[in-house]
Amino acid sequence: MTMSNTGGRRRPPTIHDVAREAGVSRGTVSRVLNGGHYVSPTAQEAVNAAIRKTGYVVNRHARSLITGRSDSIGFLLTEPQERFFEDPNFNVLLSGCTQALAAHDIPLLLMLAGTPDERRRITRYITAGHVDGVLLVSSHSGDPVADELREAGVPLVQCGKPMGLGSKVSYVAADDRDGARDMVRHLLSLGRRRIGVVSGPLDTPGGVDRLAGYKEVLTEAGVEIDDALIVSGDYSRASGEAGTERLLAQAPDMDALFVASDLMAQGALTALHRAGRRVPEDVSVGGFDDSSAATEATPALTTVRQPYDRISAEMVRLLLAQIGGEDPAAVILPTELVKREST
Amino acid sequence: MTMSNTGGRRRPPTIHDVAREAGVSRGTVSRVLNGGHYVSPTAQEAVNAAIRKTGYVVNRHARSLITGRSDSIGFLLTEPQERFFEDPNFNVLLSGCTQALAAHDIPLLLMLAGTPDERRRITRYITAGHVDGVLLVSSHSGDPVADELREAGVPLVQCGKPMGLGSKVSYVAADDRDGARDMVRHLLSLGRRRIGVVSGPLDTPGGVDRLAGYKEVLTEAGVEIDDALIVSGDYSRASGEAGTERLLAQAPDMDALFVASDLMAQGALTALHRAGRRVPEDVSVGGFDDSSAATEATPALTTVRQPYDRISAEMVRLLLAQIGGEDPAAVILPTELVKREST
DNA sequence: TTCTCTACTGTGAACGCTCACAGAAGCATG
DNA sequence: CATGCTTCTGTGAGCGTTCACAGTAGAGAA
Repeated sequence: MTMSNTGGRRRPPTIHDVAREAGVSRGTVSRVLNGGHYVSPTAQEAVNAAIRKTGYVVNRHARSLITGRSDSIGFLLTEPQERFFEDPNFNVLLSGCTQALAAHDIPLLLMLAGTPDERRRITRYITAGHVDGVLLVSSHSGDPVADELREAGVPLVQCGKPMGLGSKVSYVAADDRDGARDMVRHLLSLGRRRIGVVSGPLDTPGGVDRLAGYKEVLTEAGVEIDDALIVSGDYSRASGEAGTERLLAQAPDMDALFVASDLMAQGALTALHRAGRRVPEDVSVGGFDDSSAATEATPALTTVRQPYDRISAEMVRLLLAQIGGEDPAAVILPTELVKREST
Repeated sequence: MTMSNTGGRRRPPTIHDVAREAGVSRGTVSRVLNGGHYVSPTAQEAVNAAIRKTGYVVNRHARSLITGRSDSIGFLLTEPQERFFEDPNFNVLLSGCTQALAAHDIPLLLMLAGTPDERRRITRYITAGHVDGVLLVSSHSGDPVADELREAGVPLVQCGKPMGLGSKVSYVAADDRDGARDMVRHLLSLGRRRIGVVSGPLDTPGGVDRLAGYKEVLTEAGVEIDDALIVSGDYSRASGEAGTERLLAQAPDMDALFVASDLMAQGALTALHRAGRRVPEDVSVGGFDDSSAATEATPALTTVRQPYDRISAEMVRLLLAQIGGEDPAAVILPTELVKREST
């Protein structure tokens, strides 16, 4: 004789079953489920007992069908996962968002849309209403997925300033330009005048702004801007190393280096070390992000701290506001110069 | 004058709207949506045109409510994300699962449940029917979340052999024991007799089995098993380095080393290098996984290849079968010895 | 007493879809 | 001509909730 009720999933209990068990109506159970206002303590108690007894779990499809909400948020990655997973900043940002949403008891779903095929599938999934809104971290500019979602009316908040400056897009970003200014001023204050820069990709606003801040401060200080001191990378370690080598060749008299990300700065340190330059004695090096890469580097990096905790909190706040019907908004957060051993 | 229809999301078109637009009934539209069987080419055409015109996207809540399916699968991480994200094997596995599911047009949702709070939230989310099944990669044994989900009747397939040997659990794993045997035999064939081992955590079946394979082959070959040659780590790079240092202190005459993961093997290489031992001249080193860490190491690691592509494909196959009503099943896949420079 | 107010409870309708069924039309078969 | 079979189409019911509304009971005020 075989007990075969484990394989075939038996019908889960509904709100009806709970109501019957508790001796109340559907409405009362529903009220208990949704905050318990206008429910007598007796009924409250009975319903809770019935829920425990039956093992009832609300059917979210039914709920969503009528409320129009899904009470979940998607975190969308529109580029290959590896690019994000190996980035320490990303992990901090993701944890921050998860935590901020936890305060509202909203689960976060990570959606990977690295290939065109996946992008199509996930876009359909989102527009079909499976999440109430989307957090997007797209390092590159004008993301087509973002545009499509916005067009479909899906609330969306981006991390980092998007390229196309439509006023209808919500985003949260650190003040790249100001952070770069602080760093370059700091390098100037150390007496350095031949300051090189490995910028970020120049098709992203972040890359452009950090470079702009660099140029601005030099101009203010009356230091000549020398194109031989400017190269750009793609935020990867390897590109920081390559870029620095190029700079050393073009401008051997470089006495300071502003690198637009900590990961690239690690590469820069490697290149400088190999070239026999001491850091910070011969060359002062400044990074950007204040990621774990900054403290792990030898010597520890002076860098520009991006307030990832606040960025994630703001992203969630903006998204929930947008879901609540408010208009998209942009938030720029201040950065902070963190001085360590490399300058 | 403000055009304010972008902020307030207008009611999305329903199947009704499409039907009216196409001049057919709801039923016909539904049939087109679900494969188009028993629909005349004329109607088919008209419906597709209407869908394009109205911008209709099926409301998945409504569909799921009646079908009981959600047509999506969750990939659950019950430990802190970082542990997975930095693991190259994990990325291969995840990509493999995404791809295997893509063939069925099923989106994959990554769910992070690293904290108890998150675990509760996500469990509720899953049991409420938001995904049809769950893929779980839990490096440690008897996962409480897994048990809870199984109890709730959620189809679930685990990657790696779970500790409690309930026959009701589905899993896919590589043949750890056999892989370890192959590696140790290989080391013996090189004439090595003082073979050390940095095992995996001994509270996981994988860790236990690899160590068992090691002991088994030595016993067969009549080589004494020396406890001074055995330490265990946690699969991290750092633990491989520390473990190897311990071994070098305990058994300075060690002439080969079997490390239970490539990442740990990288650490082992570092420790050996620092101790002035040449690899493979003084000490032959074998890893496990054949991850990207193996080829990136210097010298390139001889290792035991785990067939991650097949593992992910099997996980998806088992899960879909289980969703289709079949019983849980276990699949053990063969490993393969990959010889490189380190032995 | 009667009226009003508050606290609580039950009921039908609706959300947007799929499914089972009934029926129509076309064609071949008896 | 009836009968059956296949292909196609429309219709009503129902999935499990929430929501608006109507209604009840009890307390306090007039």
